[in-house]
Amino acid sequence: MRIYNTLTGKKEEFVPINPGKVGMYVCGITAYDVCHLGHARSAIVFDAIKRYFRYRGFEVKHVRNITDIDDKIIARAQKENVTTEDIAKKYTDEYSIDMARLGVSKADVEPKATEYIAGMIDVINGLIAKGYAYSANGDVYFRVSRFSEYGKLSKRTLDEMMAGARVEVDEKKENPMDFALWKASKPGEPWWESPWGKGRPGWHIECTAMSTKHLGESFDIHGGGADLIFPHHENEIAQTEAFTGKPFVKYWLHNGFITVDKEKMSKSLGNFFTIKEILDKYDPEIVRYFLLSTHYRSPIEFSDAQLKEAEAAIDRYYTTVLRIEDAIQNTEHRAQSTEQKITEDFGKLISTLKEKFMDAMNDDFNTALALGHIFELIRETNKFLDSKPSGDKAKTLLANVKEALKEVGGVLNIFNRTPDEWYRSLMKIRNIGLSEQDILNKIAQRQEARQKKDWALADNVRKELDALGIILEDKKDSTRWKVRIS
RNA sequence: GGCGGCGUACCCAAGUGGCAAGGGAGAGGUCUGCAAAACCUUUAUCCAGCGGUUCGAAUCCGCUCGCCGCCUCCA
Repeated sequence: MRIYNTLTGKKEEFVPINPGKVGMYVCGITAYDVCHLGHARSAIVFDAIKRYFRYRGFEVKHVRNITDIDDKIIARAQKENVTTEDIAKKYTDEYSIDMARLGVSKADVEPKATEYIAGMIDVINGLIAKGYAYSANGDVYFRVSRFSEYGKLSKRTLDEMMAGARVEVDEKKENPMDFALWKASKPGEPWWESPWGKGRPGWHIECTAMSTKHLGESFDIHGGGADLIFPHHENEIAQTEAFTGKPFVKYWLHNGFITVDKEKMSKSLGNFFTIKEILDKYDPEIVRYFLLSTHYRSPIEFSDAQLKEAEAAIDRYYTTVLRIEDAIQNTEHRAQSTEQKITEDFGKLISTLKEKFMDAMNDDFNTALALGHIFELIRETNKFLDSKPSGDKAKTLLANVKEALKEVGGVLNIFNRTPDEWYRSLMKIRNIGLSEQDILNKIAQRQEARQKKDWALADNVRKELDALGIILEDKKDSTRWKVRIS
């Protein structure tokens, strides 16, 4: 497996620190507001990465933190006149709901910053003892000039950072680039007792305390959005390596942004869509597919048109599954079968899918390419179905292809429902004012008309349903309904 | 100002040295009572532009243009 490492700026062969095991820490959220699609991207991308590692037999320990104490949480709590715990709890719960709806698996450990204050204080004490940090009026700062490798992740030097500096000069800091490990609490703010007085942790220190606690002082993968490279991850490296004297993380992975009109989707620009808003209009599988159809490091432009395309692609998959199922049912048991050559070729294609899928994923988790391979096989499957396959051999192959598609789709956590479930979900989201039974009644009515060759009546039923977004597909001796994709 | 990234068909998108995946949209066809789905053909002699390296480049190097990101909280 080759993985792009932000630290080295290159794709590198993945060699875990402990053979067969992967320690993985991904920055979660600060619980001060509902999540938008950008948060979904990070979560989904790293969820797919984790699933792929497991698929390949690695034992993965995944840690995803929740920041439940921070300036923004305090500000929000004050504004709403509630406690910071209330705010953090509310948005942590919202986050969990969003993630569950998106099909993002839970991390093995989901630590909250406030539960690790003691550990953070230990680290800060250690840093002060080693001369990497200093206290000033109840604050504690990391002395960046002491850490010679500061800037190695974000690829810039202290001098360069100072040059373009938009940093506020703070009297208490020795150097404007020094960052807070501990902040003295102001009146009315939550606080914890510490050697430096009542205060609360700075943002970066929690990740050091929690990641090393659960994954050890050195671990394999640390991920997050590209906007965390600086200062967050840079600072994590500085404080952790200064403290432990060991390399912190072997592979740093960062996902690209979601853009709207080419601009980064962000809170401050106000050009964001919340996960809830999106899921009101689109099935979660569509969102996952959309986010995985572009390589995780590239920017991805958000638009309705894009989501509709994703919807069409998924529908193509489920439509093919329907065809496969119909064919399996209608294929009679017979040793004698379709042309040898056709079945042989098709059998080969099925067996290469997993290989191609893994090749794609092995190359820095190229989910877009992997999806391409899946759709190539879908086309070939449809072609095979068009050849009107018959016999036991063909039947087996069709069962195999269905299984293979499901297996690789499962790694990305897509294509994991039945076509019926897919259409029911679409029907629900679109608020089509019909029950499934209503539709079946209409189909029966139309079927009767068709038997009498009353084409006008039959077509009217079709039109009626079409107006509601339901389309009918006539098979040999049955009719199936689907939700129209457009 | 510093650092980094991107620019592939009508749209999305993979491809980082050897004849340009995949999806959507369009056109024509096969199939169908009509449809839909599916399949077939078709849409980039070419990968922002210019120059260079090479037997050979979308892929490497240089320059130009355009877009974006980080340098402040940010997935």
